[in-house]
Amino acid sequence: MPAPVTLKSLAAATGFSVTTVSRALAGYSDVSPSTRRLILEEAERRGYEPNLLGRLLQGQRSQTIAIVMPTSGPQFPDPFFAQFVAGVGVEAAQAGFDLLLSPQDSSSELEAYRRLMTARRADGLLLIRTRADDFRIRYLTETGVPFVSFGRTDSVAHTAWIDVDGVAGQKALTSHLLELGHRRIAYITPPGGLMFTRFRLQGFREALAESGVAADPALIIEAGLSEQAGKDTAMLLLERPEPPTAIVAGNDLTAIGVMHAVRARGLRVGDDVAVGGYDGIPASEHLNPPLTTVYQPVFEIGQLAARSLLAIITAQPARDLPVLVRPQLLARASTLGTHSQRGGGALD
Amino acid sequence: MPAPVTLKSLAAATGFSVTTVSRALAGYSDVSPSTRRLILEEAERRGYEPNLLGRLLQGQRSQTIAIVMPTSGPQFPDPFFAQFVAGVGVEAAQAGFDLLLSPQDSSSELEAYRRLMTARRADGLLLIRTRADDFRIRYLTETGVPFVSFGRTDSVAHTAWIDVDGVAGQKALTSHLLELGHRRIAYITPPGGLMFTRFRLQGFREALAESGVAADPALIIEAGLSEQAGKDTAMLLLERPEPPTAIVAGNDLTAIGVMHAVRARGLRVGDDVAVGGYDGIPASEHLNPPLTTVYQPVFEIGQLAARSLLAIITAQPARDLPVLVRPQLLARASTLGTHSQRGGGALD
DNA sequence: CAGGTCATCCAAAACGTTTCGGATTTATGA
DNA sequence: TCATAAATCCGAAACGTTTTGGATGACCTG
Repeated sequence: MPAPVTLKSLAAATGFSVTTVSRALAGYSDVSPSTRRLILEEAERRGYEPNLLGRLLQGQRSQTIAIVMPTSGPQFPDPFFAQFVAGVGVEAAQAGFDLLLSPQDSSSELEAYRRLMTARRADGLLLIRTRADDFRIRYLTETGVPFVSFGRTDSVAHTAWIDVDGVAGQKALTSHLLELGHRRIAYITPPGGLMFTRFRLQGFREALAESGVAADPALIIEAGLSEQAGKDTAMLLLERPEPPTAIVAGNDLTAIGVMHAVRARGLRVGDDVAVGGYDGIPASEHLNPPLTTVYQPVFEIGQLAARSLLAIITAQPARDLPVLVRPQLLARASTLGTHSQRGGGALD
Repeated sequence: MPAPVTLKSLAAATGFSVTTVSRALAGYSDVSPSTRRLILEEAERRGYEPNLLGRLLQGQRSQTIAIVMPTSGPQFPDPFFAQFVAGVGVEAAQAGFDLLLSPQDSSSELEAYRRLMTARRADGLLLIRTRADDFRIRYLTETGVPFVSFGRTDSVAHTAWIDVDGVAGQKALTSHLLELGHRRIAYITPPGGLMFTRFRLQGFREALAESGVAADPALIIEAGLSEQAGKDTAMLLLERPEPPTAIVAGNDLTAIGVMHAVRARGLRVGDDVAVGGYDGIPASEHLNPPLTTVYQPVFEIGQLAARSLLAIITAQPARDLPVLVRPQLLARASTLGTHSQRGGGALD
């Protein structure tokens, strides 16, 4: 292990003080050209790299942003999260920031935030899955920690968010089904506290209202966002005397569960029962049949969230938050029917 | 922003010196029990967290492990990586370690390692996608950095690895196809330098040899691990005068591309052309038709890798590395034919 | 020649932590 | 009683950097 090259060793080698070496390298004007050249040469020759820690300790920055993932057990593999993280990571790397992942079950989540910030481990935070009354947002706002959330909230005035327009998204999907002639449309709504749940439900209702279709409360069921939850709920729906002709799931994972249930009842997805998802994960295109869903550009959202957070951290002029992104309806065979799937050409 | 709680502020509050506060919190024996209690209480009350930077600068551990992801652009969303990261994250969190993600294109990868370690950002590293001659492993071994790799290497003596038995996996899949009567089996092999490429190819060849089938070099084509690469390569294969009856892809993503190509040629996957993948990503089960693949327990591998790395970092008694995990063949409709898919019950 | 302006340099403090070596007090043993 | 050991505490240095507030001469101006 070679002795590290520090400002001190450079100072000793060149005969100048640590201060002068530091300022020469930083490009200050109170160093004579000849001195600067000498120091730069020496630094170059010995391969000097500033020690990040010294620099950070001095400036009280860690050059790191963190994402706390609310997860219990091996649950994170939701492709939705993965893409968001990827977007954030790429953007952060570009700015020379590192990305800290902190998987925490929700009970210890607040503790995780506190620890990250008081240990000055991260300069800012990214939040996902916001809630109407979100204790995390309240806490972070109170303590003045820089953060950006993917999702809105009601709990406090908070504008550093970026979100996808759930009302428009769900409305587009539901209208699509209504246009196809469906009247008994079931909606498996995501867990109550989550903010996007409310918007999507609103979109669902608005679409029905605009078509003059009465919303049947019995067709709106709350369930988790897992495949299993989708399957179980769909089973219950299909066992009814008057089963729905279309089932809209809370996300794509849930929709996969619904598709299983439909098939298990001996029905054909897309022909006998239409199924809709939400998120537009990559796999949705390759499902059997391809899933009609609402695409959210999560990777790009991750990038934008990271960029905005970095701007806030470095206290740059106000950025363009909040942002409401418009999602995109992807109509595929799970609602259009499998005849269209045979077209083949649609895949290219 | 409240004034940060530091050793100094705790010292002022309790009336002891910074040294004593530090040693009390660290559990040294030269602090009287009553003093320690007092200091601990005060630290607790004010929510003291040691500043990571100060501690690191001093030359201590960072309680962090890092994964450098070799990625160009928005490529990381490979579910395979995501699951690995999830496994690592969960295990690290349990030990009180944080996980640093550092996405880098391969050109700057070595630089990333150097930066992470000289700045002592991380106590250890996790490597993925090893190569036969892996400059990263050579560098890390030379500098004595604690690390564990997912995959073997030839470049240096290195035993801190965990890998999946690619020979056995590919052999099982190929034998499966041979048993179904296939003789013209194409193999889209992953990029050359990668270590697992060699093992899988060996498994492919061994299976053929054991069945007395001559390996046709024209049926072995090297391609990238993307969906597009799979599609392009399969197109070429299917255009030949004597097309293969089965195509084995380098991973599941590539297999999806192959399936597209097969369909684009007007052929039925599983009936006209058998398709095999590798990895066993969650989506593989829900493809159209479900994909025959070789399952690798990536999440668990991530956990084990993290556990082992933590053991190495804390210089605990030698752990049980290296480990060679046995993968599992998942035979599904993409090779068995779609008639079996109609069974329906198989889904439950 | 006195006063002022520049150009160039540097000592010291600061960030928060750990640790080395000693200092002070109290208890122990002969 | 005196020396010795043990218990408890702390000052100061160190890690590598940046920044503040001068200091030192050289040069100009009047």
